[in-house]
Amino acid sequence: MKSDIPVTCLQRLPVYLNYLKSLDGGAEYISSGAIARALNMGEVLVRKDLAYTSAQGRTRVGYNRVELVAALEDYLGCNNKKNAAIFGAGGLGHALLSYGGFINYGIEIVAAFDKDPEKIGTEISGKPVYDVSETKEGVEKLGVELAVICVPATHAQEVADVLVGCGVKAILNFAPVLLKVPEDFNVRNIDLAANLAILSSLI
Amino acid sequence: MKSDIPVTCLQRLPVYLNYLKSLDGGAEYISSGAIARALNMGEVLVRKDLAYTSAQGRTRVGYNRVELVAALEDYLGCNNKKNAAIFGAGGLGHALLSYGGFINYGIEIVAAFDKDPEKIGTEISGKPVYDVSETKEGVEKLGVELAVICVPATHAQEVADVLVGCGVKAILNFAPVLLKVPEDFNVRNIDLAANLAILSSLI
DNA sequence: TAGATTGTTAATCGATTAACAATC
DNA sequence: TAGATTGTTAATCGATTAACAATC
Repeated sequence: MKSDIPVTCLQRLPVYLNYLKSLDGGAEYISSGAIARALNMGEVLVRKDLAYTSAQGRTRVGYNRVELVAALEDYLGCNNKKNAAIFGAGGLGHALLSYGGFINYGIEIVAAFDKDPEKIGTEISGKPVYDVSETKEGVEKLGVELAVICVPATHAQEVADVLVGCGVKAILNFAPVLLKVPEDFNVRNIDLAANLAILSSLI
Repeated sequence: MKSDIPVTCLQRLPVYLNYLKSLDGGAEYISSGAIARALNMGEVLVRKDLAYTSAQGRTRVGYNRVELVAALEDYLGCNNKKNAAIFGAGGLGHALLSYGGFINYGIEIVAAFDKDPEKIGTEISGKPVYDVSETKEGVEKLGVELAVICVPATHAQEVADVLVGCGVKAILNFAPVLLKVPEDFNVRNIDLAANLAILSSLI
């Protein structure tokens, strides 16, 4: 639906949102220039980005902070609850299951899936761990739309294959491997080690 | 030193590296076209990217796979061991302490720093947990060059302030807040919740 | 009113892609 | 040789920035 917004812009919206939320209790209005200075970016870019949302600035005044937060949250779908599941309940999966930040975006982690019999049937941070071989049934029953892949690279593609076939709409992939998925299927990759390596190569 | 390579290109180098490593035991040579098809990108871009490293392709043959892997590893500093430390031994910090992927890039996680007295003095995955108030001494003693911030957003800036003053050269920041650091100091931000939210907004 | 700010249109910049000569 | 592939130069595309009219 929002296929027209550049991804690079979309990625900045949460940054604005975090910043504006951090101002809670501050001034009623904030200008694009003030946001730009705080975030170290150009003010025209801020206005262009915000224009993708329903936010409306007032000339000479700026944007109503509370309204702007609401517009960003609305655009990012924070008011539109979605269920997510974690695939792979290892260290990272475990951390994500107990991470509180998703709910700010209307995302609830409802379950984990793993293949370890020791973990299956238990709960982690109050979230049930199911057998990964029951992914399809579980995803359908729970209404999972977003999947997070935290399994080893060697198993990521097979998990992804199941996921694309069972109603999941997007995958956040932590496995350092390029997943083959249909053209229109959304995947974002986060390679934790590579991110640190990139920094390392710069110093 | 490599300030001339576009960050966008630098970010693709680990992707090539992962792909080429996954081909272990395969053909001796690989062409930019083959890489491009596998990774779903343009072949000229692949050649341009690889040209930043010391890799040399042979006309009509392609790149020697083993040499190419070595060139990428060399460029990314994998043979140039660096120490990293985790700040904040919560769920995510814990996961990163036991994550094995960093060593592929020559990065060793040598310690964690936390403020919880229950954690200070213990070990997590064999890595000692120090008092965050002793960051400066610890970082200097251990020769830490890279820091990973996993503390809550409310404390991230104060941790960063200490880090920039004690010889750390770059920060990987998981706290959803923009860190104020000197111009030339390298920071990469990974907002886990925002990454999932971006996907969520696309569906 | 004068000045500050938005929103938009035009210009610039940088990254990607296309074209192609060189090579084996 | 003919054909495949690299590496480079030129063209294109998209994102950012600059300029500026509109507004209160």
